[in-house]
Formats: sequence, C-alpha cells, structure tokens
Amino acid sequence: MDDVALHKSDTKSAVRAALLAWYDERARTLPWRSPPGAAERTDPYRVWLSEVMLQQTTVPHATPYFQSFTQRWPTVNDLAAVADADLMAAWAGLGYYARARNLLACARAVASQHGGVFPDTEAGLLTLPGVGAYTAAAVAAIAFDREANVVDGNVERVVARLFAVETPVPAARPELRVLAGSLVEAHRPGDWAQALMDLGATVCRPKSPSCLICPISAWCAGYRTGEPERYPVKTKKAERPHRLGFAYVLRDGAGRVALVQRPDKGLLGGMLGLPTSDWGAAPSETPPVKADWIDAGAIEHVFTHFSLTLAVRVAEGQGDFVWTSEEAALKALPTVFRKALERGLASAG
DNA sequence: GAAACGTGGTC
DNA sequence: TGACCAAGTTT
Repeated sequence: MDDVALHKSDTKSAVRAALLAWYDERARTLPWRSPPGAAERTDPYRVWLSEVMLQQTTVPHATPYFQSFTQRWPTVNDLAAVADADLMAAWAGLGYYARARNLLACARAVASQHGGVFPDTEAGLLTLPGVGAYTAAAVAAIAFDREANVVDGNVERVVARLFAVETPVPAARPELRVLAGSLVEAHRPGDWAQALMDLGATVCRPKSPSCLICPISAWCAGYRTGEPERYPVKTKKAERPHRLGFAYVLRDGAGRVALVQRPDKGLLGGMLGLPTSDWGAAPSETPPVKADWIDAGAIEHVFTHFSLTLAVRVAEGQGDFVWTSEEAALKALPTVFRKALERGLASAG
C-alpha cells in the first residue's frame, strides 16, 4: 500500500487538522447531530437510534422515521414500553426488519438491565442486540467522546482512496480498518468520525468524487493515481435470481383486508403481510381460502438477494386472519405488500 | 467467510 | 433500465 507519507506523524496531524477544520465549517446539519465541538454531548438514545436507522439506509429515507420515533418515544424507556406490533408498524417501509426487532430488544435491555442508561463504552455497547462493531464505535465516539475506530462504508472508501489500497473488498476490510485506526486520536473522536463520514457522503462519493474541493487531497494517494473512483477495488457480485409468487388480497366487503403475521425469523420477519404462495421458479397457486379469485395484475419488487414478480389475486371472503382496515394496512405493511395491496385495491375499484 | 436481509434514489 | 449504492448485523 502507498501510505509512506502518512507514516510520518506530522503528516498525520496535518491530515487530521485539515479534515477537522473542514468539518467545523462544512458539517451537515442533521436532526440527530450536535454542531461540531458542541459542549453538550448528544443524547446517546438519539445517537443510537439514528445509527441503527442509518444502517444501509440513506439520510433522506431515515430522517422522517427518526423524527417520528423521537417525537412518539422521547426516551429509551418510552421505546422499551412499546408493543411489538406498534414498533414493527412504525418501522414499515424502512427495510431490514431485523433491525426493528433488535431495536426493541436493545431498548428493553437498556431499560431493564442498565436502568435506562446506555453503556458508555464500546465493549458495553457491543453486548446490546443489533449493535455491531460499527454502531458500538459510533455511539461510543459520538455520544461519549470515546477514542473509537468508527468504520462504515464511507470511511472504508475514504481510506481506500487515501492509501490507494489495491486489495479488493470485502477481503480488504481488516486492512482498511487498521488504516482507519491509524488516523484516530483522543482529540475530538466523535467529530473525527463524523468528519470522515461527511467527507465520504458529500465529497469523496462513490462516483465522481469532488477531489478539487477535498480538504485532504494533498495527501491522497488515490488522487495522485488519477483515478480515485477506482477505489475501493471490488470483487464482482453474484447475479440476482428472479422469483415468482402469488399474493392474495382478501376483502370482507366492509373496508378491511386479511393480513397474516409473519414468523420472526427470515424475510420480512415479524411484519404483517398478505397471504402468499411460495416464491420460486414455478410457484403453484395456494389461495388462503376458497373464493372467486380475480386476476389483479402483478407488481415487481427487488430485494437484496433476489427480484420478485408477484401476481396479485383479489376476492371477497372470510376466514381466520388479522383483519385490518385498508388504510391501516397500507401504513403497517412492508413495501412489497403495500405495492401488492395497492394493486389489488386499484383493480377491485 | 459467505449468505441473508429492504428500500428508494441515481446515472 | 438495470446495476450500483446507503452510517451493517446476524447466523
């Protein structure tokens, strides 16, 4: 790796000073963030909640959820008291629903085992459900000013470019972590972590990075290669398979629709859903009740590891289901089923 | 280490 | 328009 320059401690200091100065001026204003250098530490509950919501999720997508959650549940104790179904409904549309189940488990653990106070060390945070290496480090640094090595996708990209790391990810992860750690110091650790992430999000972007306005391009080995966007080098991803399935919109004639509670484990775990067939190459029709099922067309949806065509069938009938008003269902369902329900309702008129 | 796990925006 | 991508964690 081409990191000779940064082995000098005065160079490391220069890079740190340049990026922190940039952050002092250019930090994004975000609902869960205190201004750079603020005397008041941000509420660990808000830091934790934002970090969980932001896992593999964009700021614009997570923001309204953060606003809604903190308004409805201002403290971790409030969140710990929420019924499972209410929490899952509030999370509907955000994706990666295991996060919501772990969020509740974590809130309850903090409330019951830690007196409503978040652990203030990385190791303590790491014991909590849904809190992995990144989130533990981020909360420790941002909420508790701990000297933690906060490594997310942004940091990996910035560091891969700064040091022109040729090893492809994901194999390069340990190496990138060590390099990121080489820049961490006890001075302003929370601001340092956020400065690195802001740089990655706004300047050192995955595509067309803005090297001309980058505060640390002078020390960037990737910039010197002339094609910084080549980093981090990646291995090819496997193709995404396609699956087919049927979804059934059963209505009771009084504005309610039949939903089912999905098992806690697996895809869309713990969420409400429409009754469906199996999903695969050639699924067979398996309607939940005998009825006069009408073809309502199909919807397309893309998951992380497969894409799906869901043929929608509509009928009127009865049965043992979670009967829910159409309005409430549209708000509580994960997106794939919301799309299928909308299709069914539009077709049925 | 690899695979499972959502969604919406971008180019 | 399809592939890529976003503040990862769990199994």
